[in-house]
Amino acid sequence: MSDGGRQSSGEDLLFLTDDQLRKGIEAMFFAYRGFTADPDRILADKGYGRAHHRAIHFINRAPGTTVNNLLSILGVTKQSLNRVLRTLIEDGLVESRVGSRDKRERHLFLTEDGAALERELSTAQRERMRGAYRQTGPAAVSGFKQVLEAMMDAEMRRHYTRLKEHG
Amino acid sequence: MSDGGRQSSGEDLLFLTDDQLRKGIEAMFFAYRGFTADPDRILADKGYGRAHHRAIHFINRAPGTTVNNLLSILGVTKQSLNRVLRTLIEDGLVESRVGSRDKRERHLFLTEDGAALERELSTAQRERMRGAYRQTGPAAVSGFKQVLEAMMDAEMRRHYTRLKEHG
DNA sequence: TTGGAATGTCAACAAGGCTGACATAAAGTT
DNA sequence: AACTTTATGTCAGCCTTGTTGACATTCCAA
Repeated sequence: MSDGGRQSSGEDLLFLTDDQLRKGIEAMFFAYRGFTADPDRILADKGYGRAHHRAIHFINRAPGTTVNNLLSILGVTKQSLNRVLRTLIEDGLVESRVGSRDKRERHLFLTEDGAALERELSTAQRERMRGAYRQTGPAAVSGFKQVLEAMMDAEMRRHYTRLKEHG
Repeated sequence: MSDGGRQSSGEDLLFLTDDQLRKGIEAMFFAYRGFTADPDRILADKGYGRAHHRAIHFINRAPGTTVNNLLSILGVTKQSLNRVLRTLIEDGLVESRVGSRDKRERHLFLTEDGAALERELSTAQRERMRGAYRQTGPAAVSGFKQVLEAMMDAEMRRHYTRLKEHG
């Protein structure tokens, strides 16, 4: 079994002990709670949930994206996404336009109101992230992203790198 | 707004741009999916969910923990936890012992079967984590943990560091 | 003895996953 | 032209896991 190009001889492999891995697992669990806490509070006030946040986030990131693409990014069923999307469209936060080339497709856009909520949510989430980044510095942040990317499933990594580069 | 109040005071603060923060946010989102994917598959086969996994994990980490302590770690209501705990006790994975000092308290332990499931789940999750750690190396892992810890809410960080040191 | 803490339980409800079935329109294929 | 596939929407129903509120029990502590 290859070791990912790293030399195990003499190198310090203590970071791979079960105990170290366990700490990383618990760190992910507790940190994810913090990660979602601020948007969750904002959403709860408005009668939305995390599912709405996710839809809004990715529609903002890729305006005009199709329902199918969103489905593949979010990894849920169309019924589940549709329920969320329907409320967002009814509430005037998202606009669904029939495709011009392929009229079966719906292209999704945030309205002004939708964009405003997106900014509110992403600002809150970003501020926590900014605090963590500032406390730990660029080297830690680089490691943070590397490990997260390595943890992803292949398909999610595809979506991630696509969005990352599209930036 | 688009640039988050960055000061260009000679130091390289490019890692604090909104764009970099956004990448971190998306990395957390996609990575968390990978993080839970393997245990989720195992649990689905057995008719359990993530809530059962969380309970099992922390009972294993701190055998004899009380319901109240678990409540505070998991951040859910007692009714919600109780439902999960009840099925685990009925299925013989968890044992609940009335406290000897304070008989109001229940102390929670994994049975042999519970410990076996815990091992199955944590092995799967650890192997993914090990893969990510190996690919990225000790420096990246150190940064990963630092940033995650900085992202936590104060109370969650308390639980995290307590568990971390307890070894 | 009384108040409060720890726990359990019952009921009801909501969000947001899921499956399955079915409808429609548009596009692609034969 | 007929048929199949694709993209989407929708209805119905189920599950897990979260919530709140009300109430009972046990038992420590002042």
